[in-house]
Amino acid sequence: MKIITWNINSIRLRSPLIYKLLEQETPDILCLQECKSISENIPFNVFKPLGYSHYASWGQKSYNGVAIISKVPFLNIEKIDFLNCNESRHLSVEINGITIHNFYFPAGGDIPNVNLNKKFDFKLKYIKEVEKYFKLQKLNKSILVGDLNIAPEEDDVWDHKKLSNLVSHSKIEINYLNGMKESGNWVDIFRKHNPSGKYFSWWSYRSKNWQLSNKGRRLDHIWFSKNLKSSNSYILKEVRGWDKPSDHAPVVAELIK
DNA sequence: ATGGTCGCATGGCGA
Repeated sequence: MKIITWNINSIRLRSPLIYKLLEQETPDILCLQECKSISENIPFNVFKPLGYSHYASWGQKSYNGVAIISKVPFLNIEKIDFLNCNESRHLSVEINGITIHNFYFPAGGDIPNVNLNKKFDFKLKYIKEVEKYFKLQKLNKSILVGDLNIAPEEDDVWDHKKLSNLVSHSKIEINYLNGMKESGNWVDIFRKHNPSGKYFSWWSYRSKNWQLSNKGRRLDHIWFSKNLKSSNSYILKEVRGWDKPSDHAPVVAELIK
């Protein structure tokens, strides 16, 4: 089973790119974040000719929004409003006995200080709520994907020292994320298959030449529970260079029985 | 220290 996660940054504007990705990569399941649309306005029917007849969505006007598009039917669609914040940041489904959680974590502003920056405080509290949720779950086959808005390792950013005092790579949020990962017994599947080297899944729009400057961050993740096996994981960097791209590239993982 | 670019919706806000 091939699973892809992609922060799409407007699902309506980029539905042709989604079509192209599905056509080229033929994943079984695609998890999207930052759809920026109410569910009713999302053209899911466009993907049906490619065999993607199944979808779930927790939409929101203008901001956030998560969706799942699949070839395989699924059940137990669940949307959890962590912190009761009324923001569409989580969607889970069950496929072949595996629960897939699709997340869009809060970005958290710029300054990694909860006293100076309310958005950062919200981000940390959100992570802690997610951690609590998975502690209460019984251990079954699970996959967690999405834009977690944190690049945890030194090689997950273009310059570790320069970014250490900025949100997405600060020590405090990395500790929160690692705590959540460890207490939930998750495995970072991308790093399992690519243990060393600089890898990014996001490059800012503000760079004149994103490829040349390569000031990226690995914000998008795929985690498996320890009872699932993977055969590969990689980032589709070339998609960041498509016409009218998202600022994020898709991340792929291959699951084996 | 600042500005740089997007998307949504049409004025700023969020990223």
